[in-house]
Amino acid sequence: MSVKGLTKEKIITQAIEIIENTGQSAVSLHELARTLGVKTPSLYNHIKNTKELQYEIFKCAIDKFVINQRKATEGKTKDEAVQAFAEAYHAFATQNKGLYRLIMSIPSEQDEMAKEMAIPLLHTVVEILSDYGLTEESIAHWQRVFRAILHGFISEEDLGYFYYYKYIDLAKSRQIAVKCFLDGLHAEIGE
Amino acid sequence: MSVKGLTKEKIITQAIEIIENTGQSAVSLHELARTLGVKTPSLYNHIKNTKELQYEIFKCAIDKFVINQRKATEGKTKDEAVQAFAEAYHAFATQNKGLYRLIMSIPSEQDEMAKEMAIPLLHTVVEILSDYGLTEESIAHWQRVFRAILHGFISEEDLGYFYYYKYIDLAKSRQIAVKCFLDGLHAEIGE
DNA sequence: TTGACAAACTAACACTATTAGTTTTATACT
DNA sequence: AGTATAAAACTAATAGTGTTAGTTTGTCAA
Repeated sequence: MSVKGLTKEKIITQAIEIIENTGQSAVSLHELARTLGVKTPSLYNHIKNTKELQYEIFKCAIDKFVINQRKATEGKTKDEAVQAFAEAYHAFATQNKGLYRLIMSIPSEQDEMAKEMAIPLLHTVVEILSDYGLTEESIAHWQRVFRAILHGFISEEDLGYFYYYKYIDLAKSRQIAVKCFLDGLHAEIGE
Repeated sequence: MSVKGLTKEKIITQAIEIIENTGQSAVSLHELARTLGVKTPSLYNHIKNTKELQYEIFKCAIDKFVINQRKATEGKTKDEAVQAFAEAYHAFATQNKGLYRLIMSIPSEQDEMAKEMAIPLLHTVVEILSDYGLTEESIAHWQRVFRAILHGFISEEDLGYFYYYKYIDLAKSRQIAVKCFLDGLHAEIGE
């Protein structure tokens, strides 16, 4: 009966689709198997366990994210690039909620594997900061500041912690944050 | 045999202790019951479900957090208060990892209840920004920026995303971020 | 045609939370 | 003191996770 021809790729693709649709950072193997027309344990013929599946999806998510960011900033430099990066970052996180959540839930301090995989993401930030002629150390610091702002915003927004003043424009808050960051950066390089 | 005398308070206290010890944002009812010397279903005589338990712990966590922040900033104003707030925030998050994670995982956009409970936390930030004589709208924006930075830092750090340049001092990155924020704030009020 | 391997399956286990129904224990009243 | 009642413990069971072992099925190559 097996017209199935299940593969690792099909599983990953399906998992990503479900994650995208639900906005959750994970799928249950049951749901995954069900939508693939197969019984749950059959998945184990193609994947080792949920951890491995997570890794695979994580890899795809990082890829998508990196592509998204590069596309948004290509041809741009300095402030223009930073601004475009910030906007694209927010757009990705809100339009790919499940994948973004996955990216921001997987790695943990002990997981060297995941940290390795996340490096390209980090590079996208470092790259656009390279235009400013900062020292290696300064780049390290400001890259952290930038990413903290970007993720902090998404995260707080997502958690509903920006709800209280909800009639106050969120996009403007983000712009203020990015401007604040750029001003700080300009001050660092002595404008 | 019941020398137990289990109460809701004891359950919550125990749950918090486990959360503090493990650094996880949740406890299983099994583990909770085990350490209380009772069978799992017995917990249901005192709590409705895990959701309710989460709420209760959440409430305590917010309380602890708010107390921590007030203590750190009392008697201080403006930049001094902001700086102390930032330091205390980071200290709380790293020393109470489980509780901080809980605070930053519970509320979701749809959960009005949780958002209500989190308001005191928000107030601590708004209060220290009130010293600057900003408009209501500016406070709303800058409070968001500040919290995004603070949480963004903790979160990225916790996820291991600040690992790449790990030989570069994290505390200094945080100081740069806070200074960046303060400079932005000063620019806003025309210094 | 048959032998081998991949990929599906069934059955089972361990771990979650949760509910129903039962027994125990302590308290409160006659 | 003896008994009724209610609170709080229990046991047993269910449904949902992930996972493993062992079995069947189907395909492809010798």
